[in-house]
Amino acid sequence: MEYNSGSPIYLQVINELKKKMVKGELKPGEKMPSNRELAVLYKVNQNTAARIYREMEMAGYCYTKRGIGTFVSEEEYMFDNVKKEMAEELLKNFVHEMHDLGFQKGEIIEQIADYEEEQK
Amino acid sequence: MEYNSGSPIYLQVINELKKKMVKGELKPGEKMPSNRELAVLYKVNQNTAARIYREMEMAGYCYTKRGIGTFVSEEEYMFDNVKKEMAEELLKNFVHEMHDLGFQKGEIIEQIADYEEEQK
Amino acid sequence: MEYNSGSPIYLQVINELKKKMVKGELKPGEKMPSNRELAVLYKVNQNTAARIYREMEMAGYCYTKRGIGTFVSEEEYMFDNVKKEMAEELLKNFVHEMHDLGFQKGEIIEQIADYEEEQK
Amino acid sequence: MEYNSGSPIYLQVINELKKKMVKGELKPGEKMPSNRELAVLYKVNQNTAARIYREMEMAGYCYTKRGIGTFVSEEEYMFDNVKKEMAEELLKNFVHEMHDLGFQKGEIIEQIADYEEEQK
DNA sequence: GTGGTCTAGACCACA
DNA sequence: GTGGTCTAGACCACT
Repeated sequence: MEYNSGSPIYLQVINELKKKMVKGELKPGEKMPSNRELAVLYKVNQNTAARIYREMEMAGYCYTKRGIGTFVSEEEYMFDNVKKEMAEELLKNFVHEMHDLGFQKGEIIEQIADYEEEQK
Repeated sequence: MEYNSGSPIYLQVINELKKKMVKGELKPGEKMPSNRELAVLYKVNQNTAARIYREMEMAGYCYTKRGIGTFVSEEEYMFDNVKKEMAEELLKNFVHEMHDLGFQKGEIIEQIADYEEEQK
Repeated sequence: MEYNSGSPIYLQVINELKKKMVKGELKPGEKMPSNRELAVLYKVNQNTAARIYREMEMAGYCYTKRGIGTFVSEEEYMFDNVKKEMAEELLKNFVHEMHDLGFQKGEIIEQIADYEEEQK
Repeated sequence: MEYNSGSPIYLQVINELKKKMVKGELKPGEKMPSNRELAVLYKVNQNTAARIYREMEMAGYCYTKRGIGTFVSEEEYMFDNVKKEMAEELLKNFVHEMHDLGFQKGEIIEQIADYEEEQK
């Protein structure tokens, strides 16, 4: 993983983890990597790893059992919401930037349809 | 303007200027801001401003008359190409990230259609 | 090295480096001096050294591995072309200046033959 | 005229004037431009113009009649020598740089013959 | 005023 | 250690 985006690394890692939850690579109730493992996996300082879990726990994405580990939240409905939120975020930015380039609303759908077509 | 992304400032400004050209806010043959003005406009050092124009000139987006100023390229066809390229770039990233979130091809178009609908 | 000519230092150094490539003193794939070394070697600022390599890379004379170094391009055929181009440039200027002095085409060859003879 | 070469402007102008003498554009005994005229012609300060004639006179290329003007030297043989000297200077530099590029003695004549051929 | 070059010194990410 | 970027401040030539 590369940390380009200028936003703090811990936010970038949180985003990656959220994606994994959304995609089901991290399933509800599943044990997440330990602080130390996370630090190694993402080439991050342990303090940063700790902060990542702290923030995610506060947001409800996971919970911690002291001495045992950190686990993916079992509130399944949450991940659907997260997926929607993240998708909307992407979508909003994308549409905004396309408008910024001078594309009208209809054109954007055309473009994307064309692109999907090409990929087939 | 804010400089969030990890890419170098000079590239971000180049991108902004390219957008302006694509959108017709900077018209072919038109005088662009002087180095010093650009530096102020984008809160950038004069050297960075100079580099921006130097790189854009090398890429064919503008040309320079010493002692006079920097001017938008008069090769009009170029800007259509640029618009297409920039749109494809945005599109590619967007689709990739949506796939990364677990959305299938068809779903993406639905989402975007829904979003456009909401905006009306 | 002295910087007499009116052309910018970075161009003069680029020319020197191109000569070294053409003459085989810098071989394809070989590591070139680091930015900092180049700066010392040619008594130039590090920024200027960086610019030299940046421009040479854009022209295809070398390539860069971040954190590792700058290397002579491995496109061997290129250096033959460069040699020809540089020779033609010298030749064109020389002939032009000799004509300017009033020498006719044939005379120039005589002169140069005489000179070569002297040197033996 | 452009003053690129980094050498002092007065030397560059002297060189131009010597060329004109060698080519017969300034003939022995002919009146040369006044200081003021020279200053205008070569976009040079009058002091510089004065220095140019002073140095040329010291070298024997011209002589001054007070109150009348500056005249091209009448020693005709001199210009043949000058022509030879300037040609040798050009030639020496040219051959040196070609050697520097890796060309052997014989090759240089070939090259120049080829070039003259092309021009026909 | 314009663009172009150069230096000095700093900080970053990569390895 | 490497290359890459950025700033600050200076000087030049051209107009």
